[in-house]
Amino acid sequence: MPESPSHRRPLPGWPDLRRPALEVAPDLLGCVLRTADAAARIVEVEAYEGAIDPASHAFRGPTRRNAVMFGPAGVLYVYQLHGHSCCNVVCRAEGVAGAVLLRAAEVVDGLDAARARRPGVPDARLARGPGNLCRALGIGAAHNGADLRGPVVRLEPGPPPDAVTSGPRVNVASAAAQPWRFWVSGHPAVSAYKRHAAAREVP
DNA sequence: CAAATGATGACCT
DNA sequence: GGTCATCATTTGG
Repeated sequence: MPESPSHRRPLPGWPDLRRPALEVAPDLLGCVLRTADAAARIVEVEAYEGAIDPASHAFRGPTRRNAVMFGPAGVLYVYQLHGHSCCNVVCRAEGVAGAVLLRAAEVVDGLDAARARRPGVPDARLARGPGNLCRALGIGAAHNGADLRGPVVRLEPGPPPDAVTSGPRVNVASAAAQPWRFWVSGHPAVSAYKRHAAAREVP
């Protein structure tokens, strides 16, 4: 896996999460999200900005649900949707909303724990889809606002992927033109939904 | 208090 | 390809 010349990581370790979500999102691909008993390599993400993004929970200002989106970067924003949990990495400076939704990952540690939470599911699909990703890693409402430096959840740096593709976000009618979804090209754990729609390789 | 709303997923044809 | 269970949150009366 060659080093990506376009990669921008100011520090050995994390990408700089204070940047806009649109810049942070592709840098999270390849990083590993670790919970108490499992870990997964992130392979699909979506950027959500604040006031300029009609699809963002933060578009209409702070509420009780989206409060952590307005907080400091480097924490987890977890929300419930249709009876599932979805998790985001909060970015931007404190007071400015922005987050990156983690849509899919490849379980790289704690396979037994992940399988136990996703009975009957093939390994490659354990964390495919935002709700499934949270389920596989055991992430729920209690993780909302958790610091990504642990001990509850931890974001670990990982080698950047060989190639990244971008396209429109899933199930986002408004702002459908923006290619604010990023995934590891050709990875089997990427959501099936419009997998190849309007796809474009990111340099 | 009631109703509408999804950044979903499992299952069906 | 499509339908719908399901539920916290938000918004309107």
